[in-house]
Amino acid sequence: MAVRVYNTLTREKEDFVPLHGRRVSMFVCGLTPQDVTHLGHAKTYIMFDVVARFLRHKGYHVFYLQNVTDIEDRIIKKMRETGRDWKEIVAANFASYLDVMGTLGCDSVDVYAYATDYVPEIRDQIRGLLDKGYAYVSEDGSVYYDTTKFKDWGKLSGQKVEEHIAGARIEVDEKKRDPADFALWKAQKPGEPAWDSPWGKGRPGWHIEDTAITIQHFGPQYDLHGGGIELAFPHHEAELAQAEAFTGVTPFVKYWMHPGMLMIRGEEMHKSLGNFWAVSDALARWPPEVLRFFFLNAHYRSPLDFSPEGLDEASRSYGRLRETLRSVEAERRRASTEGKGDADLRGATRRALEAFDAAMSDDFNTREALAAVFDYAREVNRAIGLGAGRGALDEVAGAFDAFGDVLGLFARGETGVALTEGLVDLLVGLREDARKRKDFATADRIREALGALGIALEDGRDGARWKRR
RNA sequence: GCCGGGGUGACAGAGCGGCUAAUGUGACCGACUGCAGAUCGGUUUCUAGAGGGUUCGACUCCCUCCCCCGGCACCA
Repeated sequence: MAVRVYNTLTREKEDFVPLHGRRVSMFVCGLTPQDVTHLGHAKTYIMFDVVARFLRHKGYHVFYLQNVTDIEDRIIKKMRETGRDWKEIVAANFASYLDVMGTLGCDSVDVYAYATDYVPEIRDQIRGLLDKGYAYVSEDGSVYYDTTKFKDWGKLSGQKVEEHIAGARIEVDEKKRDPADFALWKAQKPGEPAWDSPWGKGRPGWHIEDTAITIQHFGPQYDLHGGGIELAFPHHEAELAQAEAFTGVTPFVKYWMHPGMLMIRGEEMHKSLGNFWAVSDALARWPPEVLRFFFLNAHYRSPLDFSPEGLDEASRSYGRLRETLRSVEAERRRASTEGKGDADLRGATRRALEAFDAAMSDDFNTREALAAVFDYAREVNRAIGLGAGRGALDEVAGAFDAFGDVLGLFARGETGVALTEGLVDLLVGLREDARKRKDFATADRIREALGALGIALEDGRDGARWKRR
């Protein structure tokens, strides 16, 4: 089935047709590593991980690029607050970002591009914009983009300039010619990190790094640009204006995707509101797959309300699917070649794969896709009740592998060490009871069975100890 | 003020101009069961913020109003 994507630029679902055959260039706004990674990040990046996974699953060759804003106002602010070097702040926070995203199973990014590695490209682009008359230098050595020169200003977000300024809460910087203009290059202030430029020492503006990075990697046009909805304006609008003015090529990006915000009990997540959830805090309470399931069990463009109760419910829901998987694995070990429910089960598998593909192809509707998986799980459970054969069950396992490949769920072999140890302790305890009853047949049976699993028992004066061989 | 997105059954949350409003959670009943759990079957929602309109027919399209959320240009 053909993939359709909701494009913010046109506000419609469109057929997904990459610019160059099966090759897809995909760019997602990465984070500014100024603080710990929070659940809002997790929501966005899990979604784009699934987008990349699904497109690859459909046979596209996806190059997934993510930037890292390693110099920005908030990092400088953090530097002032903590006295630490900006590089240290970035390195520490980015390392923990990679760590938690890895735990969450996000492994689809091909390249992380640091803004400060692209200063030469940024300078070239600013020079180009100045040459073409889309930018001007202010007296302090900053460079601004002249939004009045770009006729399509506002086309991504639908903003109208005049009304905008009227309602803006922010005071206008008087170095700008027009209140709508934005900085391409910010002149250095005392104590700030800075790079050389023809306009004096300074650093890149917030928006220019992304266009410098993508033009460097993808050229003047690429397929998919993603980022949280809060970035659509002004950030993405500015990117579009920079790139199209600089290259003269339209459209800069073919499909713009904007996932909705994460809310905490109906409020925006904010440290000042005391409702801030670091991903690591959530991971201490729920398994990574449950968190993934929680985010994917919603539509990506809708705002998602987070609450511990909601996570607990997700945990129960996902447990239902894991339960089915577990009984499939158990049945496969003991099923005979053919079973009574096979015909129905095979049909259900085929339908489930189709329904899953149809849902995912419709703008990556993970919620619908999961609904199809739940339907399927019920049919699988029913078939197992009737008695399913190994061949049909192998197909079930294959289908779940396919779903898991796209969603990053249903991982096999989740051997909880704590669980294993608890089980062995339990068996050893039961064996102790048996020995006390002088039921040595049972005691020996347990010792031998554990021995066959590679666990050695050693009886001592103060009870039995066990170890792995 | 302007731009964008929403208001769906006990709760969470999808889709669709007409087929039982998906799916999950919860509750209840039944089957299975020594007990429990899991699983299966069923019940629980006949209603979609409010009011108009279009239509043979709207939760789904249009209009008005109410409410909620995000953004409004380097900045809570």
